[in-house]
Amino acid sequence: MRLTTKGRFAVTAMIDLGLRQSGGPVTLAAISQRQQISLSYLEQLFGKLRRNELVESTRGPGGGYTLARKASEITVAEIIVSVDEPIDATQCGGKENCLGEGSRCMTHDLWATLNQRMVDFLTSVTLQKLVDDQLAKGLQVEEAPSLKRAISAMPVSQPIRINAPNSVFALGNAFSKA
Amino acid sequence: MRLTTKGRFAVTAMIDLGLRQSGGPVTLAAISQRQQISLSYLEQLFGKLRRNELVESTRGPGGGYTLARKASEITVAEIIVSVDEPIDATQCGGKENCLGEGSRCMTHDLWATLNQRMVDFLTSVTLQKLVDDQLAKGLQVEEAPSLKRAISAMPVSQPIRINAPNSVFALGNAFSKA
DNA sequence: TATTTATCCGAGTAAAACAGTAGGACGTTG
DNA sequence: CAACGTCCTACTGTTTTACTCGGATAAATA
Repeated sequence: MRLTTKGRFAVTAMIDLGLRQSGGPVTLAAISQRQQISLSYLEQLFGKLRRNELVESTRGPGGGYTLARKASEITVAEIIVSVDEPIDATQCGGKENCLGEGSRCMTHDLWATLNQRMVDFLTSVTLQKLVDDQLAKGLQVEEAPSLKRAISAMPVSQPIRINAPNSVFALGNAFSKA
Repeated sequence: MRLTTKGRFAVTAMIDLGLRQSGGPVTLAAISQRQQISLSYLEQLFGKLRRNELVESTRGPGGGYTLARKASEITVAEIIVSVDEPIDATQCGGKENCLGEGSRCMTHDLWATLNQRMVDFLTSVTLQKLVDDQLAKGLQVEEAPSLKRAISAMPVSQPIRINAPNSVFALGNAFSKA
């Protein structure tokens, strides 16, 4: 589980998608404008999200992306894992740092446990919750211009469960000094 | 809160120090040999640990480092924060990504909460616990050659609280794909 | 069928961070 | 003063990050 701005952008874009897909497929160009993320970069991210079956794509005019599942069944952990490459076996997988000597790898369990805690937390947060948080904050979702294709993509509207924001932090980002 | 091998090395070195400081100051050269971390790199790390008042140094022959406090009063979080630079204000501190518009920074609370969870966890783990884990694993601490200076540094021996290892993970490292 | 819209896909790239080195100054002990 | 060991700054190679670029493919519309 790695944490980079790539993962943050992916989550942000998925929230945007979750907020607006009721109007049919959402184009990356639109997300790019709203979230200030470059189109090319979004294409890269959504390629991974699609291969990991978190979103589905529709090509051609009126096309775009939709969620492959209900937002309540997509977790933040899945999104992050999708866009961040594995790079496995680099250091502790059995090579140099962590082999059986007993002397090495005194911190293995520590990092493994921390990693699991992070995964558990991010698994406990669904995309639906993040979408609800935005709606609760009073975010306005302007209607997209109606397209014929949007009609066939019309979902059964889901009940909106309003949650209070997770917590309120003044400032500071998730990755800088605590 | 950033997680790099720098932080891992620092924790590993601190465990080594915690295991052996009863024999007086421990030299970085010795830690370097045992833990396979380059001396220069350790010097860099311990400079930061000292400035953050986690260790104390004694110069000259027979010198080295000792913990500035009891191991039970040093947390892993402190160690990691000490060696990882702040890089604050880069993305969410108020500049481009997170400003008040409402539209941006939809993920702010998410990352802030995750960060807090990580800090909470790493704060809950003391250096003493990691040292105890190693002793419980049957690690042998060979006696250092006795030096006169070691006598004055002789600590009151603390009761050893044996804990079970945190958990057992087969493999994988804390930062790769979950 | 031509055009427009949009997703797909791989290669390439500038900048930053990471991990570690090099070289020496300083203070302590014997 | 010589050996030891910390202290300190600067430098460097490699990897990762965060993108861009150029074009291919597919669908809808005219």
